[in-house]
Amino acid sequence: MTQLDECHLPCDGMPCSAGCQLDRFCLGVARRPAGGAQGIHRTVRLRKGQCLYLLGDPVTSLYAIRVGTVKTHVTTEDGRTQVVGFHFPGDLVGLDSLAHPHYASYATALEDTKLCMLGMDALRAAAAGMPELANQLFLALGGQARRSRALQTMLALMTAEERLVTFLLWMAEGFAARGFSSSEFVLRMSREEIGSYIGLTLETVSRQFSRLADCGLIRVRHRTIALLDKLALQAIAERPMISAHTPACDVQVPGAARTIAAGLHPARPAARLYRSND
Amino acid sequence: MTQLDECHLPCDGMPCSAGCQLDRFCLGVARRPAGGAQGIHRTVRLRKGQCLYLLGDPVTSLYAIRVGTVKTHVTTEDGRTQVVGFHFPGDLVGLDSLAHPHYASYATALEDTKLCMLGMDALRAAAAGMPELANQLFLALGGQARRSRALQTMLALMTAEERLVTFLLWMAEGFAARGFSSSEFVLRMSREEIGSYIGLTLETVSRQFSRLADCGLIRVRHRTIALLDKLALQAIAERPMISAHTPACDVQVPGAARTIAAGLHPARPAARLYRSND
DNA sequence: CGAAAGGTTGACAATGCTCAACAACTGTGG
DNA sequence: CCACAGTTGTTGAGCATTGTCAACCTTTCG
Repeated sequence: MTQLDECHLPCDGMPCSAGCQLDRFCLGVARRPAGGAQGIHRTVRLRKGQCLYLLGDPVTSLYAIRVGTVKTHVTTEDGRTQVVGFHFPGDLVGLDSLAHPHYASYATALEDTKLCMLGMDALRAAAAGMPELANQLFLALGGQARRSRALQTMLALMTAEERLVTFLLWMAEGFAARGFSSSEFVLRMSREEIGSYIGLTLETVSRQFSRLADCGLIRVRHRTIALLDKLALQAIAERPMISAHTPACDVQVPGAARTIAAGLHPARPAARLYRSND
Repeated sequence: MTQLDECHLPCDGMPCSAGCQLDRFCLGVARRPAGGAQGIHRTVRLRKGQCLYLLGDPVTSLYAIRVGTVKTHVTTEDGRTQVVGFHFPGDLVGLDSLAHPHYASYATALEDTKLCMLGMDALRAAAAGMPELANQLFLALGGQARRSRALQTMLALMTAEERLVTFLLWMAEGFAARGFSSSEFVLRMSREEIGSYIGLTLETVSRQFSRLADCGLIRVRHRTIALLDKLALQAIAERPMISAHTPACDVQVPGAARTIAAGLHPARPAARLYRSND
């Protein structure tokens, strides 16, 4: 883990009230009309592979991503790691540690990344006086809870194919919510990181990519993915899925048609959910 | 699902300020010195199998369990269900829906259960004026986030044996935190529900129970479980586990010795975490 | 250009699922 | 109090999805 050496880079010290476009959170802290809110948050820049914070660090601040991608992950003593979250522009990083003294994960930049650092003390103080901000934080926490639950359901129920398709649709949703194409995008994470996130090995991820491409459902070139038949993909993903996945950006994606595209799955086990009294 | 017919039982309408022992939450709402906080929360009684709320219901209140056990679960249109959480006395139910208009899951009593109903409106109002209460809610949400992450890690990484052992240790932790024996306890949920929660079929759960019993690590009689060799069990559970699991009751369990009891696992795959640069 | 990292594919093994039968327990009614 | 039905739990046999190991290919970057 050479990247650990480069962690905790100093931010550049520049208050970003002017340039920051994170409406929701700057709203409360930076755009506060008058005086005291100065220096509450600054811009932090990370280069690919650098860490934002380490597991166990005292929780000093929350970070809002302006540009770039961040993964949060945990590690065993023997150096193995598991990705527990991917975070994109507009997302808050460190949310799960809000109420705790120490960060519960590592946060590492997957590409060059710019973030707003929101000091916890200032944030807490601001939130105390501003129910609106507190509410935003609750919303963000609630959103994360839902995503976490969706992942829990996915890991418990879905096959490799369903997991990867669901993952791709989540990515597409996220890109759409941020104004990018949802049918063609570049993943910032490796196969290994995807697999770690959705509970598969990198080989299985690679194989599923190939299989979906063979079926004509997606096109894969390196990390550039094109979703060619989104309806069919949704049909695959939605079979075992239940509760709606709320996109990271709190943008409600209009529910697409739920076409049932059966017969696409070369080999798939029966559903693993259990039947209640029926 | 006959139980659905019986859902939404009326609470008995009795304010529980006097008898309620949920220090942490009643603290903010009920024990408020003077006037206006009347009727903010009432006692609700559920009989085994009854629902507290349904997925999609408008979020009207939060519930704190006084006695009994509750599961939260989600369901597909075709009647299959997945358990997403078990909740014990002192836990808050409905937390994940705090910031949302509709409940994200069903909540069903696993046994006769008594709860405090905390109206959302009142709660919100109270929290606005009382940073202490808001902080408690953040803590509870944060705690849930951590448990959810622990589950995520478990589902992504662990074998059947490791999952069941981890589950049992979580249960033991919970019982210990509530002042009960952590080495012998009665599970309130079926094998099917356990399996649904930890991502296994009921048969696999049953087999793992038998296997652990054969190894002399636990004793199983129906739903009564005795943990006979907790150190060995912890050794099994902690191998792939990383971040500490925070018990539901916010009680820090003293870290037990990390004995490595190898050679106990008849058949077990190599670790599924990926190795970073080592 | 060459090395290192990342990605693909194949062969094989095994964990855990499916199907199935049976056993134990619970509770209800005669 | 017993019997019976229904629910819950146990165990077995077979199979397949997915992990492991391994070789090879591709891309990136110094």
